[in-house]
Amino acid sequence: MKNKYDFGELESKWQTAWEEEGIYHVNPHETKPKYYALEMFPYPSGRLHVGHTRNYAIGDVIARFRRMNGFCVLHPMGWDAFGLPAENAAIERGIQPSQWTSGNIQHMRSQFMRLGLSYDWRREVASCHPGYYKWTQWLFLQLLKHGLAYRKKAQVNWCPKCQTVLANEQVVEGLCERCDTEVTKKELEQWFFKITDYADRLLENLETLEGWPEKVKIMQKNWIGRSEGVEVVFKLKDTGDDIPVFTTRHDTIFGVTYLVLAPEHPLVEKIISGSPREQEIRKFIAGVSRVSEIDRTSELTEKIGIATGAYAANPMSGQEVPVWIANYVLPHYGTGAVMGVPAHDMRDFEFAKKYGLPVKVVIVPPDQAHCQCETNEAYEEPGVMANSPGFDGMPSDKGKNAVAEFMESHGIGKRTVNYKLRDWLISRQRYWGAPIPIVYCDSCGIVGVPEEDLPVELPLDVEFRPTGQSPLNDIPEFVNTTCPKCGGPARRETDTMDTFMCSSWYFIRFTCPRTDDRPWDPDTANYWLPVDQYTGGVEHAILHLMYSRFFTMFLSDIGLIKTKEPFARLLTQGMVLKDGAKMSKSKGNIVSLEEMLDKYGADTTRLFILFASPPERDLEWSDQGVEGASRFLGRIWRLVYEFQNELASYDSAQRERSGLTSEEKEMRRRIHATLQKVTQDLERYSFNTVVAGIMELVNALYQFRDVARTRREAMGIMGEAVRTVLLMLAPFAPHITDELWHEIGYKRSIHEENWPAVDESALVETQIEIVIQVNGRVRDRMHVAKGRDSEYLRREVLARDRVKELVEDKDIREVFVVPDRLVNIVTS
RNA sequence: GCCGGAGUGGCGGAAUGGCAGACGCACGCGACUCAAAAUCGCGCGGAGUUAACUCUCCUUGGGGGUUCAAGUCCCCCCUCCGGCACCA
Repeated sequence: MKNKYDFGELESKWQTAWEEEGIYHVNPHETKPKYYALEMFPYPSGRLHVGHTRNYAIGDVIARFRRMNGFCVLHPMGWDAFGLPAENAAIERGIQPSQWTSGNIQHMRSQFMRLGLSYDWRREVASCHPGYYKWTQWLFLQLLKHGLAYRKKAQVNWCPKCQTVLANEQVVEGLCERCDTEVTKKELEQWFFKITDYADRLLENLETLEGWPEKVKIMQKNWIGRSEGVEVVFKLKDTGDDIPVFTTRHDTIFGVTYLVLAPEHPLVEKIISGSPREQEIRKFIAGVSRVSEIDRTSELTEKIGIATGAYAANPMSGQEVPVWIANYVLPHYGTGAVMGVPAHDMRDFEFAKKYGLPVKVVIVPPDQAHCQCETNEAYEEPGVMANSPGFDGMPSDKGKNAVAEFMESHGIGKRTVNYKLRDWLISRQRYWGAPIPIVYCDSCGIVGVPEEDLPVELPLDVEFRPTGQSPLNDIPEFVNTTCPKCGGPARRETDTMDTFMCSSWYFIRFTCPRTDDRPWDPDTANYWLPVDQYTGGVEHAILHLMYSRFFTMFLSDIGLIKTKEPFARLLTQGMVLKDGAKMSKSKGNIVSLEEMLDKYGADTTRLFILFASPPERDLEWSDQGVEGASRFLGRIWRLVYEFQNELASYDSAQRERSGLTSEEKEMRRRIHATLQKVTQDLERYSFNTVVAGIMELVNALYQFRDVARTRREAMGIMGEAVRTVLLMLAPFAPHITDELWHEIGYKRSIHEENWPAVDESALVETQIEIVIQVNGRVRDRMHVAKGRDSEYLRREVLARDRVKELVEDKDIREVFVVPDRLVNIVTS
C-alpha cells in the first residue's frame, strides 16, 4: 500500500474494473425490492460542468445507498440529444449536427466515467437515435389516434432575416437571439397536443405527490391556473350578435359600464366595417398587433383602447353599454371579451379613468352601511351587493351563486371553468429533431405514417444554407413521398417535434432500452415504474415535469403503463454559484470540471459538492473547501495506512465485545451512534451532515490510535470503526473506499457490500450528563445513571452546593425536569 | 403586485421548543524539520471579569408576543434570492 493517497491512478483503475465486472448492471429481480433512481439526462452541449456534477453526484449517492440497502436499483443515463445548438454549430462550423452531437456525447460519456457514477451503461439511450425516435414518433401517432394531436393556425415568432420561426426562448427582448433583427409574428399551421384535456387531472393529482417539493407543485398549480366563473352572453344592439364574456366576478355584473373585445376578436370585423371611424380603428388594431405578445401581456404596458361606436345590452339589467377594443384583453383566454367593472377591478378602473367611462359601485365593504360613491380605487374584496336589483344586501360570495343560478335558469349564462394552461405547440421549423410522422396528400389530406413504416428517418447529410430555413425542405427525397392511403404523390411534414416531447417518456424507455418491436415491454415497464427518486434542476419545474406527467397519464389511460404519475419523489437541487453569482462565460467565473478532476480527482470533487451545502440550496463554490475535502480523504488514507497490517489480520470474527474498558465501550458507542445518524440523514438526503458525521468519527479515531495499540480488543474496535467509515463513505467517494476496502483484506468490491447494521447494544449509555438551569440559564451540570426519574433528578439537583448557592435567598417557584436531559429551577 | 424560499461567527454551514455556532474553511499557537511544505495536536462569536481554575453579561435581519425554556411557535416590519405577472 502506498503511504500517500494518489487518486489519479486509483480512480481510473477502479472505473475500469467496475465497468469490466459490470457491477452496476441491473435486471428485474424476483425477491429484492426494486428502486428506480433517475437524474435528468443532459443535453450534450459539449462538456459537463460542475452544475451537472452536483445533480449526478446527488443521484449517485441515492442510488448507491439504496443498492447497499438491498434494493435492486435501476440507475441509467442517456442523452437529450436533439436541439438547436447542434444546428447553430452546423451553421457556424460547417459540421453536421449529428456528428457534432455524437462527438459531444463521447466526450461527456467519458466525463461521466471519470466521475465514477454508478450507471448501467448498457441502457444508455440517445433521443436522436432512430431506435429511440422511432418510438417518439409512434407516441405521436397514438396521440393522433386518440384525438389529442391536432393541427391549427397559430401565431409564431418569426425572424424576417433568418426566415425562420423562433422559440420563445430564442427571442431576447423582442430581437432574434442570433442576428438581433426585430422579431415579428406570423400565422402558421402548427401541431398541438391537447394537454388542456388533462388540466384538471394534472392539477388534482398534484395533491397525491407527497414526495415533491411544495414549491414545484405551487408553480405547476399557478401555471395551470384554474379559475371558476360564468360565461354570460351580452347581445350586440344593432345586429343581435352574441358576445359571450367570461368572468369570475359575476356578483359585480350590475356594475358593468362597458364591454371590451380583444383586437383579434372575431366580431371586431363585423362591428367596424362600414362604421364612420373604421380607418381610425383599423390603425389602432394594427398598432396593437405589432407589439409582441410578451410585451403586450406585461402589466407595465399602458392600457390603450378605442370605442367602436357599438353598444351591447347587459343581460341582467338590460342596460346598454359601449363596446370598446383594448390591448389588455387577450384573445386566447376565456372568450376574448371582457366586461368592464371599473368599481371592482383595478385594470378596468385604470382604463375607465383614462377614457372617462363611468364607475358604478355595486359591492359595498361589509363594515360600511352606505355605498361610497366617490372612489379613487377599485374595491376588489368581497362585500355586500348593492345597486343590483333583486340581489341587494346579499354578501358577494352568496351573491355569486345566486347570480349564476339566475343566469342559468334564464338561459343567459352558465358556470364555466377556465385555465391559463394552453395546448402544447410541438411543431418546430427545425432540422435537428424527430420528424413529425405525417404525410400531406392532395386527395386524402393529413395522413399519419403507418406504424410499420416508422421511423421516418432524418437525413444525416444535410446542407445548411444561410437562409436559416430547415434543410429538410431542400431534400426532395425526404419531402416527396407517396400517400400511405391512396398511393398517390404526397409531401412529408418537414417540421420536427419539440425536444420536450423526446424527454417526456425517456424514463419509460430506460426500462426496456433495446426493445425494438414496441416502445417497451409492459411487464418490465410496470415492474420499474414509477421512478422512485427523480433528481434535477428546478428550471424544469413546469415544462418538462408537466409534459412528462401528461404523457404518463395518457399512456396509463390507453393501458400502456399502469402508473398514473411518473415520479414518486422529486429532488430539485440548487444552483452552483461562484462569487455569489451563477457561473457564466460573460462573468468569467466558471469552474472547470476537467481541472478539478485533474487536480483533485472525482472523489474529492464529489465529496466537496455534497458537503458544502444541503442539496436543495444553492452552493457557493470554494477552492479552499475543495482542499478541505481532499485533506479529509488523505486523513482516512493515512489512518488505514497506519493500521493496515493489523486491520487486514483482525477480521470481524475475532472481535471481542465483552470485557471492554470504558474507553473502548465509548468508541464503539460512537461508531454506532454515527452509523445511526448517517443512516437517518441519508434517508432524508441531508448529505452535508452525513459527511460532517463521518468526519467527527474519523477525528475521534485519531484520538483513539494510541488506545488501539494497547491490546487486541481495542484494535478490533479500530477495525470495526474503519470498516464502518469506509462503508458509510462508499456512496460519496466510491474509488478511495473500494481501494482501501481491498487494502484491508476484502476481495469483493465495497459497492457490493451491504449497508452496516446499527448494534443497538453498543448504543446503551450508562452515564448521562444532565444540564442544570436556573431561570432558563445553564448554571451547572451533573452526571447520573441513564433513566433516572424526575423525582430523583429533582432531589439530586437541589442538593448540590452550586445550586444551593445560586438559589440561596430566593424562593423556588417551580422545578421542571426533563429526564435524561435537563432540570430547570425557576425562582421568584 | 402576487406566490414561494432564505437571513445564524471572518466564510460555507449545524441544531425532534431543552447546552446556539456541530463539521469544514480561514486564522493563531505548539510539535516534527536545518528550514519550509505536508502532517499531528491545541485554540478560535463578542464584551467584561479573575493571579488562576473561573465567573458574568450580550449574541441567530429588526420590533413585539406565547412559554419554565424560542434560531425553532405566533403577529408586524426590513433585506436578499427564485417563480408568476393585464388570465377578466
